[in-house]
Amino acid sequence: MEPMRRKALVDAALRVIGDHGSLAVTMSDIARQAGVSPALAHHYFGSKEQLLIETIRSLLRQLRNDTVTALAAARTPRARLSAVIRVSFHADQFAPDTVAAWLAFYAEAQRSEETRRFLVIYARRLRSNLLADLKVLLPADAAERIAEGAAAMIDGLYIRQSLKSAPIGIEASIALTEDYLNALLATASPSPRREKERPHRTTQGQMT
Amino acid sequence: MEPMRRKALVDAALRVIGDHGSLAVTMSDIARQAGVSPALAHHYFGSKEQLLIETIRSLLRQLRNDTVTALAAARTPRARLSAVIRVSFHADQFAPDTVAAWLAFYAEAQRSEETRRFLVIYARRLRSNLLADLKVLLPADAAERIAEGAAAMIDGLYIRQSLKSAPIGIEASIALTEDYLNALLATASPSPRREKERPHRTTQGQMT
DNA sequence: TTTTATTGATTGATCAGTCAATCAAAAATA
DNA sequence: TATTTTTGATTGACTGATCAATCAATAAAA
Repeated sequence: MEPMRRKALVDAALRVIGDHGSLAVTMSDIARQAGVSPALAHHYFGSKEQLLIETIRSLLRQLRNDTVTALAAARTPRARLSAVIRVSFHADQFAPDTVAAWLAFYAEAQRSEETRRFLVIYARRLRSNLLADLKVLLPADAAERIAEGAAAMIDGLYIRQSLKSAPIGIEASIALTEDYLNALLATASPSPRREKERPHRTTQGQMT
Repeated sequence: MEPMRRKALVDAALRVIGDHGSLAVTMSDIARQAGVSPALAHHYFGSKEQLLIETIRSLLRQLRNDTVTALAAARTPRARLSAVIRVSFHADQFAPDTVAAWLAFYAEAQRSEETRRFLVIYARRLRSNLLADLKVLLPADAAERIAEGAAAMIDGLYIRQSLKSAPIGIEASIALTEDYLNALLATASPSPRREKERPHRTTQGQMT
């Protein structure tokens, strides 16, 4: 029972948070959504905070899994960059509820040290995934700046989605980020060591 | 007394929200910060929600004033673009408390229709300010895409600031956004009607 | 005197978290 | 197999704390 209930409660929390657009949801709401009593939620998680932390952990795990899968299918550095972008705007991630949940956790990170840790991990992974492939195509300093810029643009498009005014679609968001990458690759790579694509992986591992 | 108290309470709310990193602050906290009793805060604002709305309104007014000032000093379309960027990352706006407050309001917008309205106004102004000058330099469709991208990058850099991990500084944030603009202006402007700068204002008004 | 500013005390609602009691399934024992 | 014991799952009822909002009373100013 325990693993099933835990999963059900975490999923319920995600749905309720996304729906309500805030972490200020009650244990009762979550428990009701999961079809159990509030007392049971406390029984398994000890506290609301703990349940919330498991929830963000699950969000992060999902994103990582998707990223690993997408990266595995990409053959060139440039293709891997596109894969990272595509995963960020994948329908699952871009669903209004999910966007709202991420946003709520961003806000929560201002107060909860543990929540902040998870978001920092997310930010680092995104940056690192971009950087690993950019470094193959560009000098290190340019690669770092562009990784930073692309990560910011992804987050920005994501956040703006939450306002739901003039909603930029998935495809348009991807195109905008790709444009950025293309334009800056063109600008910044007048003299990388090798202009040719190198389909071989670098020796350094890649954070996922 | 009334105008003074109202201002003191709004300022106090901003500080408390920024400090606490969330809108889940009590009227008591805000009133204490302003040096009055909680009852007085209710007396002047009627409800917590109203005080919060006045608070975001004040944040938005400040940003607009700064933008108007900066735009007035800029002489060319390109300079006005830089002015818009600079204002977004101006020290006042980029202060951790202010960033935290904006983030908290973003999250609140998921639930409060009125808060959302204000943020949509912000998003539209930013987009419109960028678009007005980009349209002078580029064909309309390219201008629109780039305005969207630049706005997203600004918001993204801003949000990422809130995590305070590997904090990108003001200067670096400006540089990153300028790089984006330069790269895309170069890429997208092979054939605008006039390549030359036109220091004259267009006839269309510019939202501020 | 009338109006405005201000507050302490109180109320009513909401919630996280606790706990003792029930129920059911599995394990141990006869 | 039949019976008892143990263990885990589950909940309703309750508690204590927190907070927005109210209001009647006071002080000060006009």
